[in-house]
Amino acid sequence: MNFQQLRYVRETVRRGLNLTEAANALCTSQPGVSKQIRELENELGFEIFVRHGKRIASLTEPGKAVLGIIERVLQEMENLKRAASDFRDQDAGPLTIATTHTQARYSLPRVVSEFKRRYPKVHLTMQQGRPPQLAEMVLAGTADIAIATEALDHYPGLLALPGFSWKHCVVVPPTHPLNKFAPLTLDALARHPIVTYDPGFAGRSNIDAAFAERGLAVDVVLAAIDADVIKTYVELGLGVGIIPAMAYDPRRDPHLRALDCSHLFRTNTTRVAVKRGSLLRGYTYAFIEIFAPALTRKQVDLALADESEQFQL
Amino acid sequence: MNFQQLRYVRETVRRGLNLTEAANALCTSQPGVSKQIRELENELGFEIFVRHGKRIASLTEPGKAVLGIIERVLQEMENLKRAASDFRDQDAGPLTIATTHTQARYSLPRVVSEFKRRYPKVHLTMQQGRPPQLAEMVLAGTADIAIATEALDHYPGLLALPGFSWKHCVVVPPTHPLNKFAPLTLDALARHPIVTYDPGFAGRSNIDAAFAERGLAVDVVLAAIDADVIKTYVELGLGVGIIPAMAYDPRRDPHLRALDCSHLFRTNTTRVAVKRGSLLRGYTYAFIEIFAPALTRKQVDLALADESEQFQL
DNA sequence: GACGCTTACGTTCGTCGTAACTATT
DNA sequence: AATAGTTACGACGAACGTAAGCGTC
Repeated sequence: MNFQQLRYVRETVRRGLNLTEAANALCTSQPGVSKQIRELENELGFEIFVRHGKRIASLTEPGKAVLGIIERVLQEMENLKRAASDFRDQDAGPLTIATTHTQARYSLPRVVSEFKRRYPKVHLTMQQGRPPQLAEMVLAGTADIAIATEALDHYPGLLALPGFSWKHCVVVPPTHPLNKFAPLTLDALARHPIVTYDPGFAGRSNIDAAFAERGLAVDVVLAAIDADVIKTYVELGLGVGIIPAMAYDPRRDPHLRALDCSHLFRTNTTRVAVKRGSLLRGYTYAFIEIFAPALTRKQVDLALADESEQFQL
Repeated sequence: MNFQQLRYVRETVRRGLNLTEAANALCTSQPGVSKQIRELENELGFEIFVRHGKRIASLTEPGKAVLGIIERVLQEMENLKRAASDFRDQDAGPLTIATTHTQARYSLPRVVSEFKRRYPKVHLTMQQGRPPQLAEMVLAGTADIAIATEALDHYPGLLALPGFSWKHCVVVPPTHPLNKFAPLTLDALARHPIVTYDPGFAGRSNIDAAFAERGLAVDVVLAAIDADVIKTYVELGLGVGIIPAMAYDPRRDPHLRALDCSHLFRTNTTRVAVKRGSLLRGYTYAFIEIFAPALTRKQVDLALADESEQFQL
């Protein structure tokens, strides 16, 4: 029994029980993977995979149980290597942030530049995706932390901590009739075509909820995954935009007016998520703290320690 | 980086930083251990051990940190093997109980015989020792569970669950003056020489506490580690015995009389301890449940899950 | 017939044990 | 002088990649 065998099993499962793909992902030969897995099964005394002839069809019951333990072993190995890197050079190494366009574009620039100033030797990578993808990246170890407003708190394998709160704002062209309509109401909004985020992005859930509670049907004529696209189409007169307030800047967006709608939609909370049981490098804590000063290393460790208790903002 | 290297490091630490002993314990050559550890250090990029010339003196700071992770990795490996055994044959395998003489002699016989009847294929081993030794055995993985009245709940690495409660009783020869002295008082007891357990055994702490609270000095003329020795010397007239009530049997002990002292000493709780983070075989749960029917598999798992909460009797 | 897992085989690399060496106490 | 750790070396075995074989879909 060795680490290779465990890694092979994990990768095979991750690649949809396809040995060939697993072998490619691990940069090794496919027969090698096959043989090592058979040897592990042999040593354990039962088969991990259900085979139909020569095809791998599914996991056996013992296989499922054993897989969980295997993932924990490999997680700890990962932690060991990370701890070692941390001791070798506290301030150098890789850091991968998985986030949405909105965060990358509007909330993270100041964080990243401050972080880069403090940790110039860290190799920072940003990955974009939908919130569930971001969560999967962190779970798979492809990314160290995920930052998004939606979905992150639905994964038991993740610890999602509240980073900051924000409100939506409504954006319209300067000549739009809603400009004279203050204070804004949901009913007034619902009378216009809406341009906003795709479901599953940046507080879209709170928008839908607000209209649904009032029994209003909304005409979303365009759903985008980033505020820049939304603003562009609002400028073209396609409809009324609903975007995070932080995405409106009067200087950069001279062709738009922002209308206060803080009373219409619930406050959104952007969260930062890390994988439970994974060791964080010193500079990863630092990044989180720059992002949300309340999330000190101590706070994060505390939240990681008691799994049951949820951190309250 | 491989398992061997990690095992070598752990064993070296356990054996007091002595490579030779570690090599013996692991049934391998000492140069092999030396080389593997050096290679691990090389791969990690720092030294785990502080060396004075060629002697290993202590652990480096990174070494201490890394050791914790190493122990977790190996623990999970251990769990993997155990899970595999469990799947291969649910009802066969080893089970090592670390306990004190008193438990082995008076509370466990019925448990063991019932367990043996239900799981004839399990190879049961009993280890005796002082409570702290029992705790260490479980922590080191030498024993699966520890059963004792003292000390087990002082180890953060262990989960100590209350098994059953019991009271002391006083034993005297049939002609002893205390036979006519009812109800018994601490002051009356303190006027006689006492024969009882060694400190650190079977509720001795509660005995000492009771006398200390009343400001009484006790003359313990003989301190033994088992009730049989105590009873023998009480029969010889050496003094008054204080033993667990369960250790007195009127048929087996015709030369002794038992006196009620349940009002004098606090109730004792015998605990069963398992290592946190270790996987228990199915029959291990069964043993615990036979020992204390309230400790079902569900209860034990629950207690293992939330580390913070202490199980209340 | 294409894809995917297994078997076979030769090379390479890593691991282990013995023996000799060196440093510490 | 004895104990403890490192270096050196040779033998064995494990792991890998290539190539061929065989079952499914």
